[in-house]
Order: sequence, then C-alpha cells, then structure tokens
Amino acid sequence: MGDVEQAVDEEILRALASTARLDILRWLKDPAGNFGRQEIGDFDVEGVCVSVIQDRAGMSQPAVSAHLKILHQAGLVTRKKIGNWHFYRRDELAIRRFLDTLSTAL
Amino acid sequence: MGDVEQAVDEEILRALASTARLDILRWLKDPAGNFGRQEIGDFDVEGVCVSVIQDRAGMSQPAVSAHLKILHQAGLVTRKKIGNWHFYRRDELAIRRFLDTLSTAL
DNA sequence: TAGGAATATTGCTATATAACTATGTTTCGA
DNA sequence: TCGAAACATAGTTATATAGCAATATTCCTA
Repeated sequence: MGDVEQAVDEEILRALASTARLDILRWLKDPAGNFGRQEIGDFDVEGVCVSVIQDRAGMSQPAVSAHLKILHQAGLVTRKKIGNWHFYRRDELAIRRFLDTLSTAL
Repeated sequence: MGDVEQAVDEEILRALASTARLDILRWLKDPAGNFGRQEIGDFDVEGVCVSVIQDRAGMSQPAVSAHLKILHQAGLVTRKKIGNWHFYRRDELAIRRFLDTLSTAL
C-alpha cells in the first residue's frame, strides 16, 4: 500500500497541446496586464469575458468560444455567467493538481 | 532581471497528447516490469528496442516507429543504435526540465 | 415586447494526425 | 555476397482538429 496510482488526465494534455489555448491560459494569469478594461465584472473576482479574450486573440468569436469550451471541459478554467456575459477564470487548484499528478506519473 | 521567461515546450505537449505515447513513456520507466526479455542489450544501459515495444503496444511496427520518432524529436527519449537495433530510453533530465518549466509557466 | 448585445452552436472546409501496407536501408551472418 | 532481420520511410486512407460564416439562444433594455 502507499502507492496510489495517479492517472494523468489526457484530456488536459490534449487541451494544452495548442498555442492558442496555452496563450489564453497564460493571459488569464494576469488579466489586468494582458487585457484592456472590461465594462462589467471584476477581472479577479468574476473573471474575463469572451469578447475581451477575443480582442486579444485576434480570432473569430466562435473560435475563441470553442477554445474556452475545451479548456473548460478539461477543467482548467471555471465559468461564471452574469446576465449575458460569460466570465472565465483559471482553476488554479485543478491546474496544480494536474501538475502534481503529471510530475509523479510521467 | 530576475524573471527569466521560461517558454513551455509546445512540441513536448503535443507529443504527450497521445495515449499511445504516454503508455510507451511510462512503460520505459520500468522496462523489466513492462516488457519481456530482450535478446540483446541491457534495458537499463542501452534501453529498449523497437520490436519489444511493438509487442507490448500491439500496433504495427511503423506506427510504433512513428510514435518513437515524435517522442525523440520532442526530446523526451534518447536513441542509441547498436548494429541493427535501435534502443530508446527516457531522457529523465529533459523530462524533469519540462515539468519544472511547465510548473512555473503554465 | 421588440431589438440588440454577448455567446454558444451548427455547417462547412482545410489541414493535421494516426493507422495500415508496401518498400527502402542498414547490418549481420551463413 | 546473398539473404534475412530490424527499423525507417513513403504512400494512402480515415479520423480529428481548427478556423470561418451563418444561425440560434439568452437576457437586458428601451
């Protein structure tokens, strides 16, 4: 006993195997530094809304939406809906858990 | 000064975004435990040759060869040629470096 | 309640990935 | 030196991924 088999989350690895999604994830580390102002919602409380990320990414809105969906399904970001705004934020706990698991299981 | 920007190696992330390659990489952690005997070459010294990995993976030889090429180009495994045998081994240093970088840069 | 704004979803096309079979290359041994 | 063994590469096909435009959905506001 003692050796708990920790499986690497392959869905997360696939989510990270993308320049666009890595960029988004890193931008979300410092919203104030990486994005412009946001009309509604506090960066550090609610998160960053899609249109703001879209401006920074220079991609179509559906493309950004799809990337965020993949990041969300992988559990790397959380989602909060306020009115018609969808705010995304890094899930630091999940990210840390993934990194720890990867460190031992890889 | 101080903050050295460490870029995540996206080639490694793409290499890891594959069940087959993750399996191979983990099998290589314990060759004696995961593979049968090897006619030539010491598991822990030279590494594991392609045909042995192929038997375990249950894939065609070219498929295994392609996966090993991707792992090798990403720098996750080293390659040693002895006669007509090509031995692959984990590059533990490179793997550790990648994990460290990912931990801070993600 | 009609309209507009913010996102998600759909449909489509182009490119990347993964598997196979067939073939090429290198090396060793008879 | 001829043949077989061990891998790599090439060619092909099927599936996955990424982007776009168009459309649907939801919610606020006038």
